[in-house]
Amino acid sequence: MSPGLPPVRLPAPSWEGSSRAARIYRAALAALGPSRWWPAETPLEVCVGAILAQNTSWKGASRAVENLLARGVMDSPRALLALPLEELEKEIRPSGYFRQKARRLRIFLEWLQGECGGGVEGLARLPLEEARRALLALEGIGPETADSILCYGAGKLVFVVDAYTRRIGGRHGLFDPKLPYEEIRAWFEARLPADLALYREYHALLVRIGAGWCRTRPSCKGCPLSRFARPGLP
DNA sequence: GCCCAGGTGGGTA
DNA sequence: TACCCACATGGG
Repeated sequence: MSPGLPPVRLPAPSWEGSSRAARIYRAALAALGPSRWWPAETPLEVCVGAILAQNTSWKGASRAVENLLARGVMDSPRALLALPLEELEKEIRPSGYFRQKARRLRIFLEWLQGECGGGVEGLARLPLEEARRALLALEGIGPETADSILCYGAGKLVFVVDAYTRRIGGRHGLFDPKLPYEEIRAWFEARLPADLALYREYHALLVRIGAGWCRTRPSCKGCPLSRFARPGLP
């Protein structure tokens, strides 16, 4: 484990609040159990996974990360960058958009190596807003990817908003799902206690529910949050 | 076969 | 601002 960074997986905290957000958290946690996300062993693995997971199933992204681990290039940005582009593309093919993602991955790794002292620890030493601005300035890093890297990789207190967060939050009457990314992020950050483990666990639970019920099952039948659902919402 | 996935960037009006 | 489209593989 890299020094100076919180573990990639933290235990799920309890949240005693009486708000709708808190009750939904408790219901999801009670039904599914702790997530201990992100599903990665190292901060670098989180970053690579976050880029490879863009607009694809986690399964494909995970297979791509496994390929890189098997090649023994996940120890450092330097090791990954030493892999020839064609080889990198070949290994990450299962995650889709493999040419685009190979290029974006390299842009990020070169920045990490050049500007951050070679690793995620350097990124974590930057103040949150500065780190976020720098990430967003990189080609291929949008708000969700940046926040996944910051929250799960660098241990920054940022709530990650993704398609499931938006869909579930809208469906259960938390906020308007058409709100801009930043406003949904602010919605959570204004309501959740300032606890990194809670930020991570909440997001992870929403993803697990989204992937488990919103997508793969035709109805909300059996969803741990069905009693919170508001009728008529998409 | 067809649709969509834990997005992002670029183009157009 | 609000839509469109490209990017690519894999699973339901």
